[in-house]
Amino acid sequence: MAARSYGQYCGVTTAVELIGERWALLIIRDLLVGPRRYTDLKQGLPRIPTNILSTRLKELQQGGVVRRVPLHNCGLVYELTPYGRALEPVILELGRWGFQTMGDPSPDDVVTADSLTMALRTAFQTDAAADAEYELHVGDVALRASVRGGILSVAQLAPPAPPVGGRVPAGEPDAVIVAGPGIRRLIVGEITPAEAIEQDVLAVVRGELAHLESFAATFHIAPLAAPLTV
Amino acid sequence: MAARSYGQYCGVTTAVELIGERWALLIIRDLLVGPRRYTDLKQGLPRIPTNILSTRLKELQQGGVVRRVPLHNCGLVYELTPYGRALEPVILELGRWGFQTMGDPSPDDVVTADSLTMALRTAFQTDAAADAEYELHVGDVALRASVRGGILSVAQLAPPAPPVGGRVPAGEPDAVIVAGPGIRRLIVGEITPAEAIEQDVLAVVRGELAHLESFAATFHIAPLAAPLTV
DNA sequence: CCGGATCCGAATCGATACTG
DNA sequence: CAGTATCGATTCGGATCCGG
Repeated sequence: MAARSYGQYCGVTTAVELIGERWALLIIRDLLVGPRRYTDLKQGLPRIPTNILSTRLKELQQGGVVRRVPLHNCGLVYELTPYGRALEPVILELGRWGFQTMGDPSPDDVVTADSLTMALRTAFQTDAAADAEYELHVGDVALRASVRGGILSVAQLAPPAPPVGGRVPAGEPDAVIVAGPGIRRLIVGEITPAEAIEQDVLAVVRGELAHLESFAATFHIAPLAAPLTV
Repeated sequence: MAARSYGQYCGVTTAVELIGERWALLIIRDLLVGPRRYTDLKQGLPRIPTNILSTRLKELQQGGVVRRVPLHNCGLVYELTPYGRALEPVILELGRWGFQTMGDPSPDDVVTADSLTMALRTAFQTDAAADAEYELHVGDVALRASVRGGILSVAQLAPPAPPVGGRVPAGEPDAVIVAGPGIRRLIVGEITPAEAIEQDVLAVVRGELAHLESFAATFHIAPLAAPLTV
């Protein structure tokens, strides 16, 4: 059908024609966390109209970004192709940029597990990361972030039920951090860990307070790189 | 007015709300080359409706990405704020990604001076770059790319008139390369410099052929980083 | 020419309802 | 679970027009 073209022979233009439609990048953001079913995507993107979701998935498949994989038991998942996974640096850069000017959330803004997972990946500072296990709660999203040998991995925890026999990562976390959206101010360095606790932005409900320092060093986004030439 | 919100508190979402509308990223791409007047932007984006251009510029100003600067003589230009300039890594990553799957151009696709300038910046490999001056022609766009001490700077040459007294960068270029859109295949390594000449993808009309080798080493985009885990 | 504003038909998006 | 179908609300695109 030859999508509405920008009429230019250029990499940026080509990219924007493939992934520039409304909602597309957010679908990709969630798929960067892992393969997802249609319903998972719908839940992770609460405001997306279902017809748009299915249209985007079709377009992204046609563009070679997303693949549709039937599950052996039943059902199916969508996953990124290698080409789609190559968008990770783009999403990370975009997230880093957006993180800087995010103000406070609107009353009806939500934090989803996938968006928080990608935010942690965005903020992850390999060089400053000491081995540790953090459990992070924001709203009703619960994550387990493991740093091992400079590698970050994030697992999503089911919030309501206590871990009956579920696949909770082995071992106790070094710290359990319960935060509100104001945790953003810690990540960008607007406030120190001490101030964060003082101002009730977050609480360390288990583990030593010192781990919050390493958390803040591990997950950090510079406020705005001073331009070399202004 | 509270732009149509995605309803999430997330960096990617925030970014996409600011710069995700149609044409916005292309306006930013062109402004990354330098300040531009309304008319310049319209020429560099031949298919943009004028109302969309003015709407986007207003939105980008309100978002703190673009600034409107009156010129002392008369007229005015739009330029990126420091915050807007911080989008350069995003555009570069996006351009790199898009460059990989760009097929051949549609018959009515154009190559603009600003898009080619940004494409060179995208492909620039600091580590492999030897000092040199290249003059590059693609379609009727003519550029002078100077590499000095690992720093790339690109100047746009006015194509039709011979340099009467214009501000042509001092000195002769080491090589003058006249290419078609197939130069993309050289940049992504689909063909070697020798093959490029053989297949009439481009011609070195002045300077030694050897400079084409260093050109290809200086401007290169890897076909697709092999994913660590497939 | 520069820097837009206005008008209008066409395409897209969003919300809800419905289906195999 | 995995989508279609429908329909009103927006947005986009193309053309024209206007004040300096």
